[in-house]
Amino acid sequence: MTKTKQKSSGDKPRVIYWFRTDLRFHDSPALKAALDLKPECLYPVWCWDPHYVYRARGGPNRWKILLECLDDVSESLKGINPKQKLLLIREGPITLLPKLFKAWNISHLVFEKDTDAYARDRDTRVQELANNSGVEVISVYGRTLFDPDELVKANGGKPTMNITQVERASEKIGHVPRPIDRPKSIPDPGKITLNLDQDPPNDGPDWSFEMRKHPDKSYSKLVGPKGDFAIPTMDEVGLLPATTRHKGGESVALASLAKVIKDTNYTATFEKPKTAPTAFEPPDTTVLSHHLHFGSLSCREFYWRVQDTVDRYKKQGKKTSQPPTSLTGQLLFRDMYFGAQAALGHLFSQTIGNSHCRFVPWHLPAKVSTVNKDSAKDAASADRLSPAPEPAYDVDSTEAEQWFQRWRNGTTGFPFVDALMRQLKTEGWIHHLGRHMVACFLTRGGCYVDWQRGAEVFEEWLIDHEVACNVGNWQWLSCTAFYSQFYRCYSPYAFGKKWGEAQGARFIKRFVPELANMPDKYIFEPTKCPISDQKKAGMLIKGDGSQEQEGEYKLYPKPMFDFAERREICIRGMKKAYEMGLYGNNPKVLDGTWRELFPDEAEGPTEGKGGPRGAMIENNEGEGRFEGSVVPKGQKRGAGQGTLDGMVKRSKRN
DNA sequence: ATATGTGTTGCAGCA
DNA sequence: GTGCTGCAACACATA
Repeated sequence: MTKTKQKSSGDKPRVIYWFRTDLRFHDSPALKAALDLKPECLYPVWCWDPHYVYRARGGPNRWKILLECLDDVSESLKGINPKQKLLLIREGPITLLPKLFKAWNISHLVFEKDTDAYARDRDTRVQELANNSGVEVISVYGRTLFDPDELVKANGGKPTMNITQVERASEKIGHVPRPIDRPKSIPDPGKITLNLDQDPPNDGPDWSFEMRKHPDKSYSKLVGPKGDFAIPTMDEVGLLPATTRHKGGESVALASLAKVIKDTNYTATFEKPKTAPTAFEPPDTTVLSHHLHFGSLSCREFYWRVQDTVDRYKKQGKKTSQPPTSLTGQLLFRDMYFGAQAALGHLFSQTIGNSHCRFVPWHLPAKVSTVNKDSAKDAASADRLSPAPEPAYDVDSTEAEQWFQRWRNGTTGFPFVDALMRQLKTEGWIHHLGRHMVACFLTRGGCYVDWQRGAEVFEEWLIDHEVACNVGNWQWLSCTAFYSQFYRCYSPYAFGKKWGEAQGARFIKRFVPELANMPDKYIFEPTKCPISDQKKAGMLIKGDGSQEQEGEYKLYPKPMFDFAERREICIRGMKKAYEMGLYGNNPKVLDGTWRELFPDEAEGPTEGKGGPRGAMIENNEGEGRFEGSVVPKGQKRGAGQGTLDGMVKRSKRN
């Protein structure tokens, strides 16, 4: 818990409780800290932060979940105290909070300590603004089993890079705290009328522009169109309707958890590698991840409900599963990624400059900017945080770009990959092992495309997107950090059959309806299906996915490459990259001279001096950071889904 | 020091 | 269904 000096006043505290990604009332240590102040009044505030609205790059599905969480919080507040509701205010916290401090004569600002690099910079700035206003700040960790900073400290100040380190470090810290009870009462808010000018959202880019049916309208008025602090609608944000069937909010989260725990056998013997990515009705895992992301479920509540069940089960003399494969083990991995993120900060989510991420000469390498990458110190001196430029990448190979777009579209011609990608896009959730399959395929086990391209697509589509976990898992699967056995490669033909060919076939047919009538034995490799049988199934394996129908037949694309061949090329490439032993912070990586170490014919953008320089840092003005380096104009991230067809059409050659 | 075992979740072939 | 092996082979901790 961190505190700053309080206003010298004998009055009872007047508190803003600033909700962020802790959208719940059960086990909220920060909320408890606020209530422990015995405040005269408590203002539950949600800042409608332009950074989140414009730069978090969430699609309609994740927005739907967020809005449901906010609704649920507001309803719970009303339930506990009819005078309360969530005060949603449409402005960024850096400009808004100081105005609120004054308007409401606030003595304390309380919030849950945040974890990702942007939020930590923001909170450093907020802390300073509060100091200037004489407002005491109380922030308490609550997002993870252990405070990530404590975890790092217990790990010798180093990022937690494997589960053994997490287990050892956590033993030093002690037990996971028991969850805190839901508050029985919450004091009234004070006077909530606000007569303030709205600072307009800053001029930064709207990274979600292409996802909107019309531009965002949510900033029309500070406290909502009707002046009632209303939670914006999907329509105000301009997004198309969500397609996911998953739901957000604390009530849903607790009900889902209860359902899991009720099945004591499932809970006590859960082994992640045995659960099926091909199960979808119902899924084979708990599907609680989006609740953990939004904080509608406390990970410590989850942990102890599971652990108590496991302990009871064990007492009955029955065999239970253990970390890392057990349910509690999954939460430990989550803490591992938060620990890596806490130690590495902004650099964690990129290769360049990252001391713990291997350098591999991937296709479509990220271009990285130095803006906002430094420290909380720089951020703290700004009035508001300057938006980072939109991620961009070099198209070193038009072929790899097509592969990437077809991967994104779910038109690779590998049915298991396509089914997973389409499930991801529609539902915002796929099984963890499904994520493994498609991530391996895009990076080290197929396309040899930069893991950051994949991470960006997941960021847009996942309802449970969590920077630390997403980035960490992409590094894991691309064998750039956390994991290194790159010769263990997922096969789009074999992997989905592991849980039964029939179940795999059902899964594929559900999400790739073109294949709905194909005999199960061909479903993973439909090119093996004789043409006559394809026609009987009402479809043809033909083309590159840009055309959906030909005459009376539906079309499903041919595989976009020979998987066995690509697998060989990728493993060879990975072996070479491992031999070089470069990490993201190596000077040769930063200045582009890494090329000299790789043979010209190596996979990836390695060839010749005229070739694109991957892995280059630009500064704010777009100049090369290192003398003599030439930074080619990066291609802007390909427009939305619709424009991809053109890209694919151009490749008609094959 | 060099060898060995282990690491959440590979695949193919076989018993 | 389950569990072995050989495949080719990485990083790291421990003996």
